Amino acid sequence: MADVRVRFCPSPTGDPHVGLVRTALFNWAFARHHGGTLVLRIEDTDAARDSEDSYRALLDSLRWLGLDWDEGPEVGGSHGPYRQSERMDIYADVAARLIAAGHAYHCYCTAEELTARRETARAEGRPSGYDGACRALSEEQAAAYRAEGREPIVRFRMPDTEITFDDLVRGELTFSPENVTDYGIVRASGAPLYTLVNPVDDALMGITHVLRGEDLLSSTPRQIALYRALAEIGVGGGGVPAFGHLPYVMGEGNKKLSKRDPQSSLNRYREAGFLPEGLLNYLALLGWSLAEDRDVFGLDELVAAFDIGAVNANPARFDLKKCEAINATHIRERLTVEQFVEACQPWLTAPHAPWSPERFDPEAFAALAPLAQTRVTVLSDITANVDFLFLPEPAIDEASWAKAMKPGADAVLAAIREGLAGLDSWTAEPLKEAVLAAGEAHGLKLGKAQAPLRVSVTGRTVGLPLFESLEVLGRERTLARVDAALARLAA
RNA sequence: GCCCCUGUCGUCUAGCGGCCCAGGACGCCGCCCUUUCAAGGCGGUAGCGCGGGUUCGAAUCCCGUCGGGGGUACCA
Repeated sequence: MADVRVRFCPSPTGDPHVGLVRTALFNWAFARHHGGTLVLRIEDTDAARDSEDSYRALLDSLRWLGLDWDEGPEVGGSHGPYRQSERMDIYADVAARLIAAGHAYHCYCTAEELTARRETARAEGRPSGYDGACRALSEEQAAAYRAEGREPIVRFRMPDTEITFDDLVRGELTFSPENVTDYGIVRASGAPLYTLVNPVDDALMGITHVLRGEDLLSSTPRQIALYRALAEIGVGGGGVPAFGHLPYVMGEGNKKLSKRDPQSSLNRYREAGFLPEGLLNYLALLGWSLAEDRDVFGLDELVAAFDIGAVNANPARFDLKKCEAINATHIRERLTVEQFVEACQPWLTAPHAPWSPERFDPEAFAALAPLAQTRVTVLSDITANVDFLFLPEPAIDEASWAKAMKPGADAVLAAIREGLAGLDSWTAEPLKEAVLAAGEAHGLKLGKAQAPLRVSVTGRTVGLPLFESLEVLGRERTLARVDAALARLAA
């Protein structure tokens, strides 16, 4: 496939959500697979909902994800501008030319009239689209309407023929004209509608493949008719792009994952510490699969194997558990320790970290990072694993304390403290031996014996391997914490 | 109402007429390993919506039906 040009065209309204990301990902993967061009176009024609903040957040999110674009904001290109708010004159011109060529006309029907006629059509079992009332208005009739004070919209005239296209995901689809009626392309206010601006820009930007959400499937015949009309009046290169309609990403129940659904917010995943590769890997699995027996892969493998024809047509439910599992596997198996340490940085310093910045010790962290790497699902988990190193006092979890400090624990702990204090070498192996010996003296196996020590030092019953942790913590701090725990037990 | 898309374990999927009394992954359960929790290893649980065809043979093709979703805007 030569000269593939695809686009991703979000509206800057609020947080990007994962359904949007999945669409971006598939467009990106398709472009990269075919060595094509990905255009980023911002559909900001709705001043009421769009915002500059959302626009910046959107670009930032895409950059974070690693989904780079070849033309668009910040990178430029020969088909700009790439923000629709800067292209308004183009749309006005195209609309005028469509009217002049007879492909569109002014429609004076009021909303009330349209609703009434639609209800009648429904009641009679007929299709409920526009009935064509203003299709062939005489100049006198139009003048009469204007005299009444009616403001017309511009309506596109659909051809009276079937429209067939070969959907990249769903195969051949055919729509008959009675079900695809004339539709509005410019508001009475003069503001162009999505139905116009989206195909016009695609045509002008030479888009060859449109991969988008399933919700736009039934408007595709309208857009195809519009492309043909545009070609006729010389707008764009004359081709009709191929379409592929991606299945929905569903949330809980059987609802499309909506913007208000907290599970859909990309920021939430970013802040929790998902790796871009992990999140994207999971998202790719929603409707696509790399191989029969593999579901963890990198973006390079995704690009190499991506095939829009292999995308599943049915909607997929977003499963947080699996998303986390995929992410954890990426952290564990696809990151070197160095990369893991690097990736953890944002959580090791303000504002995420619960300790003050000057207490953070990179060397101590690096020493335990390999042990932490296997038990982190999302990067934010890292703080709870290593906070004992950087907090002046361990953050005691009371439930853990109660569980570990059963009657008799004080005696064991005292014995352990004695054993530790007498150690010549403060390294994991002797530390273990000392605790083992102290435990045995009280008839306890290592698993039981270490519990009071662990809680004294780290504040919890679960965590990194204890003796390695003590080694890094150091003799002085370890003994001080044991003493503090002993004092608390005595009190 | 009308039009369109869609239907394999709880979830995501493999499967495109015999390789399937359906494979993988997440989840869940059990066992092993083990200084806790994980990780890892091993094993288990669970599915072709339903009814008709076509065929020697159907998860795979056809028809119907039921279910899910979307569209039917001066939203995108």
